[in-house]
Amino acid sequence: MNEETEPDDGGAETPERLRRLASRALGRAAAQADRIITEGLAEADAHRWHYAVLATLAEFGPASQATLSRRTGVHRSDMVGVLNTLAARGLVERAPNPADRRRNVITLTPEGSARLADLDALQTTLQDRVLAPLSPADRALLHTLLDRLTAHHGQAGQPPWPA
Amino acid sequence: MNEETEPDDGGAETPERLRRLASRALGRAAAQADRIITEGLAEADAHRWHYAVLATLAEFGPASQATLSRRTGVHRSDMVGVLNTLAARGLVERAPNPADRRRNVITLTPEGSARLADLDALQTTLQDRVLAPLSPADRALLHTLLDRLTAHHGQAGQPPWPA
DNA sequence: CTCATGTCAGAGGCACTGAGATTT
DNA sequence: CAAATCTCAGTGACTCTGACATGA
Repeated sequence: MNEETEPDDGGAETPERLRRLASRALGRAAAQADRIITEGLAEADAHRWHYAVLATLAEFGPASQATLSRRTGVHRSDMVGVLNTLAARGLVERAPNPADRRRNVITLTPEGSARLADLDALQTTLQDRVLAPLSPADRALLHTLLDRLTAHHGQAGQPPWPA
Repeated sequence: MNEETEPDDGGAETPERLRRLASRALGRAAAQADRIITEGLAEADAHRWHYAVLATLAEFGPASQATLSRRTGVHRSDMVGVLNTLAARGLVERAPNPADRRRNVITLTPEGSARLADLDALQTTLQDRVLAPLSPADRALLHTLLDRLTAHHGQAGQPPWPA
């Protein structure tokens, strides 16, 4: 069962059984990517959720908080705080919807649009850092493989993740 | 900037900018894999960390908690609780190390070995479920791409993740 | 009545920090 | 002295639940 020569301590090699796990390879890669992105955005005083919301508003136009939540994957409950800070910085505007007074209409301000442009550039840098060891072809390959995974499991059971 | 036809609400399509992010594709795939593994192990009353520790003991033999921590990626602080439950179930034995009385010697019991065999079979099922939409060749491809990512960033800054 | 929305308060799981006691 | 080990208490980020009031 364990024909090893180390009765107690030794190095920090990873067991084969763990190295074989696809979930582990995925989790580690994702965790490292997440760190790069989170720390990179933090240096620009930004957050993954902020980028997600700004990008969504830019591409689909004004929307309610619930719709933003569905489009970004940010939970309804957390969207409140995200929009609080974005609105406090003047990057979005939160106005009541006269047609349906339960809803707010969230609109991207010119400042928000400018901010998004900055964050777009930053994201390009950061994503490039994440994928640094891969060729363009390998990057595309990885992306499609990952998308096939999430598409399959996404059948039933919607995904989180706004990053 | 946003020439959209929806003044307020609409579907839940994902913006292009977000779909392009490699970190997002990674994070979503990893999150879904994590759920499958966590829930699958939970049905067998197990945990990712338990499997990691049992597998490490089986492959490298008895070791101290600190060494187990390095080999599995489970944090030293959390290793205490993991070993508490494993020991309470008789799957490992925790004995003081006479040669270095700071350390414990953690040993896999026969029951632990049997339990590991069960969990190995379960892991095979679960990993297969995670990778369901991919052919064997694509699975290997994905795995090597992910390993290249973590190996590159793993240069400086060791990874967590015991799953 | 039912359903969606915005808001809040908080739980639960996880990685991690900090510190203390012991021993090398 | 410094450094490693084991342990515990607790923090912080994140996802998600549950509830409530408002209104369609």
